[in-house]
Amino acid sequence: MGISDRKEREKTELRSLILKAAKKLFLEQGIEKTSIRNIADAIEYSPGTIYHYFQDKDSIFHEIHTEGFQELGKRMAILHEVENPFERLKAMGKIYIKFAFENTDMYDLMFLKQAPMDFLEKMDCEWDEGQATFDVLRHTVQSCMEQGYFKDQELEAVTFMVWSAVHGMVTLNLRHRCKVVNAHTPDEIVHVSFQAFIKLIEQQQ
Amino acid sequence: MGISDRKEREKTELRSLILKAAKKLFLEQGIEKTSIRNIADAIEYSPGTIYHYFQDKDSIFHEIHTEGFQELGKRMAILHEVENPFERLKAMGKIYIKFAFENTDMYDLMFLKQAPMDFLEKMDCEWDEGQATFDVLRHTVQSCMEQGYFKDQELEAVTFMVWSAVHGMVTLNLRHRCKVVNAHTPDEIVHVSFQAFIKLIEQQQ
DNA sequence: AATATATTTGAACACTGTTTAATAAACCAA
DNA sequence: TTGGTTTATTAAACAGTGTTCAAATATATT
Repeated sequence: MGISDRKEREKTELRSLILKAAKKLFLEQGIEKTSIRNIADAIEYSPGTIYHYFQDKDSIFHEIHTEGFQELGKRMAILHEVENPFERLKAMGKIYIKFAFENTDMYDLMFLKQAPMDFLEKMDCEWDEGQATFDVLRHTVQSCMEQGYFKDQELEAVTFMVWSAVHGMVTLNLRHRCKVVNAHTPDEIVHVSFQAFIKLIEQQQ
Repeated sequence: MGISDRKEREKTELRSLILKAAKKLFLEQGIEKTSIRNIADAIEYSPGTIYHYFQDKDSIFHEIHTEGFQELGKRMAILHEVENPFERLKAMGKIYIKFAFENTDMYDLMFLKQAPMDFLEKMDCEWDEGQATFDVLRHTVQSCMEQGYFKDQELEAVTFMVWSAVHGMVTLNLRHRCKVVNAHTPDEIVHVSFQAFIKLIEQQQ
């Protein structure tokens, strides 16, 4: 069945060509300015062709969002080297913030944009990417609790709180709501308030 | 000058008629589905007329965003009755979360959407609405610090951290990222993690 | 009444995501 | 090689978007 194999290969090739062009345009100009016609132009196909490989725009951006989680996962991998749970939690926060700063549009797509969630809703799928990342955080928080951090607190609540705090800092910056802060630039305030958050947890000990 | 007075009056009347229709449509269907043509239809004028009263769509939604801050301000007003600073901080968080839950699209516009910030950028204006709200929070945090909370922390960093934590919880819920949490519904987790955050601050004392 | 000003309009421009009928290409069996 | 079938690709169309602008209408002033 070598022929149908090649056909299959050609099909996935054009599919990934579309995806590659979409990602390039997306990283250059964001989701709103990346239109189906732009993507079609970039790969020199008609707009209609794209709908033979993807059911809609949301599905394309869901796949790009997944690539974002792969990149974040890669960066998180070094955390295995950090033995101390609380040090690991701190390092995790720093990696998360660094990722957000260096991939603003990607972070936006992963944690703010409707598109990937709309796709999951339509397909009746779970948010596996978010789930896996949250699981890693939960595990680290649990280890911290076993060492006496977050005394008398509930694991799930603390984990979500930690995520929320960092996500909040990052998104207020991303969406230009940090102008109201004195004495710090928008980029600075994210870092100093993260340190303040860490200090708050540490001082409990 | 009675005639020009009446003309002035009529002009502001149509202006606020546009605004009223825009707000109604916005609260019913969100910003994306509220088009200039929708608004024009609702008030039975042509689309072009709207551009004699507003320079663009962003300016309309900046004004609606301001109304949102007025509503939030009204709700915050009862905080004057809460003497204890930390109780006031807790109450403030609860009001903020309640507002976000009861006015999801408005919260989105106020703290997430690009439109009002794009308008301020174009007009070279300050974000007065956000500034005023942040000032109230800063003042409350300062009072808390004077009572021994947030020991050895910087005021600005702590204030932004508190805002970020609550904003993070609210927006992760708003943008449907809470599915990953176990044992709690998306709505529940916001409340329990807020309690966890309060506990974290309290336990320092 | 004629002129000047202000307001309103509808059409146009350049876009958007998506669907579809028609066409072209590739494949397979006789 | 031919004929039939499947697959891939396209252009055009649909219904929408924000915005601009010349022209038409309405109002006010001289």
